[in-house]
Amino acid sequence: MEDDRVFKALADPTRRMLLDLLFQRDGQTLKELQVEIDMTRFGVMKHLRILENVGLVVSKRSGREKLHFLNPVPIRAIHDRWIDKYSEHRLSALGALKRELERKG
Amino acid sequence: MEDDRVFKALADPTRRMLLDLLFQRDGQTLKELQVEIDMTRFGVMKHLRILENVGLVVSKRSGREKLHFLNPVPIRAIHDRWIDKYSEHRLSALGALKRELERKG
DNA sequence: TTGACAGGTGACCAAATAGTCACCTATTGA
DNA sequence: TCAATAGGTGACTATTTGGTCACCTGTCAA
Repeated sequence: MEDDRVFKALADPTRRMLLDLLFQRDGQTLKELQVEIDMTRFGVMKHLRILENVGLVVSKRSGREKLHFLNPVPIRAIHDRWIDKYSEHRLSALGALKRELERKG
Repeated sequence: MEDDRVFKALADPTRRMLLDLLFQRDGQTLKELQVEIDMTRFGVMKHLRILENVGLVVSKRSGREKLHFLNPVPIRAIHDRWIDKYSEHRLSALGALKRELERKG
């Protein structure tokens, strides 16, 4: 299977944190991301490359820096695999309710 | 993190196949699921238990049988983590990434 | 122009994981 | 009743995977 690698990529907590960081602010460099994570540069780089190989992150070189961007397309594909149009309606309402309750504390 | 186990559960191809089988037809027993998968009963059982522990599958005993059902809520949670309302709109069309990259230039 | 900086590779080790087996309990129905 | 059936547990092994290090290339600015 091809999407196997996407799920494997998402299985690691460090890689999910990288996606979270890029979700907060797109276009960060390896260095910027690394200082947020308690790990050597090499570890972070390995994780970033995995995310890039599977298409969850896309990058663009700029001089000696490399900017990273989150690509949500594979995430949406996971959603569509197990949630049909009918369930989606229910579930998005459920999510909205949950967020509402959290907002109200 | 708590959702760590959900992503770990989704990382295995056999477990995703189990979810696919339940997505096709809910309420299957271990035996029914096992004949679809080239693996011993024990392996399938282990995978099913993992899926159940993380909430991706819920089950109901019926005599000596145990019926399994797919629960899409954790899948939706993954979606909501990295896709905001605006992106969701865009993503319904394919090729969103291409446009995104062109926009970022 | 040269030293500091950002990024990159291959090898290595420790930890986590998938799959199997021997052995077990509970339910069904001829 | 009792044999077949459905499901369950703990231990074991081979493989995969995460993280680090020594070492390397390309870019920028004083």
